[in-house]
Amino acid sequence: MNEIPVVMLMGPTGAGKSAAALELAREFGCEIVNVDSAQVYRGMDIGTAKASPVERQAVPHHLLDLCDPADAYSAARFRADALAVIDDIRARQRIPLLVGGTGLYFTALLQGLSDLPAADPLIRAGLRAELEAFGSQVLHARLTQVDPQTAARLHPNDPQRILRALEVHAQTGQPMSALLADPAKSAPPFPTVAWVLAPVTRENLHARLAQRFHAMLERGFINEVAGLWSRGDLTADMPALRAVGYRAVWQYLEGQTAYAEMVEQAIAATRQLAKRQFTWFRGMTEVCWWNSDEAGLNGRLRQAFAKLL
RNA sequence: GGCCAGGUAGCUCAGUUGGUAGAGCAGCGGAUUGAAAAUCCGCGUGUCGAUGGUUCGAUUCCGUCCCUGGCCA
Repeated sequence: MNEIPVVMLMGPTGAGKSAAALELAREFGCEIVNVDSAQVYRGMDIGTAKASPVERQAVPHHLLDLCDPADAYSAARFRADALAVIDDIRARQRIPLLVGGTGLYFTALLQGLSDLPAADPLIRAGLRAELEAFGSQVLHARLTQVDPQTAARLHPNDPQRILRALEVHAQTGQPMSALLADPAKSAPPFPTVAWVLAPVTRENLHARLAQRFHAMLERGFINEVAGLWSRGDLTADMPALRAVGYRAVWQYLEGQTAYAEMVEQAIAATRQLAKRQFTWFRGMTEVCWWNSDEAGLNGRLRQAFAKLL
């Protein structure tokens, strides 16, 4: 295999990754690989700012629309899917350009994941029922019995991680901490370049995020969510429907919030997402940061990209 | 113009029987291993509308003024 690099373009929502990626892809013959945990869901297009059909015709896009909103995608599935599609793209002598804002997915690809069992819907449903009945503190106390090391690391109010640790123990009979200590993680078998595209200050980004949500509303975002809502089999606690914007509109459709309140909640949730993305990317090593507000950025990105080849 | 109710954190409000104040939301920082656009943790000084007065001491009591909302003319 030759040394075709895999270029990763990461950044907070609204920083302009997609536009920059399209430009680079056209210029250098890249194929875009989605690294966004919400864009994998079918029928969630407007609210996830998914690439349009026209854009997808101009540049091949991968790992979009993989999953029905009733099902749960995962970091492990992403890693497997991404490795396969990257292999395929490189075999055709094209350059994979990974674009998105899901830090965990980038890390799963760059550092690998420990050898843990996949989620088990039955076990998970049982644990969730117990969570409803007893609360997360009780489950945390139980985790202390079977996996004190993980319990010490997790806050008693963090049900999602407590449940996962109990689930892993139920499936394997071993504490999750033991499995995580096992060095099964691995670096990817290809050269990588990681870029973060992000503004230096938050102010402009916040203004843009508000604008963008209003634009989504004008493009029929409410109808998109109403379509999912009227299916009847989807519920608010499914991972897909917890996505920024979708959750707020869902509550609005159920009559729990007024319109103006919904808009405010959706925009605030988007800002909070961007903040968490900043935190994740700041913690990554060996990434090159690009100021997304800087004039002439695209030219500089092109130059830097050309040097990689 | 008169009467009433308000003016306290970016927003909505609580409170101080007089000793300069605290919640929710927002914001900021952090964590992050098969749900991650998720889940969770931490961070609260602000001329308490303005100005006089009473007082050892006023955001709190009194006077005047300004602003907002409502009712009456």
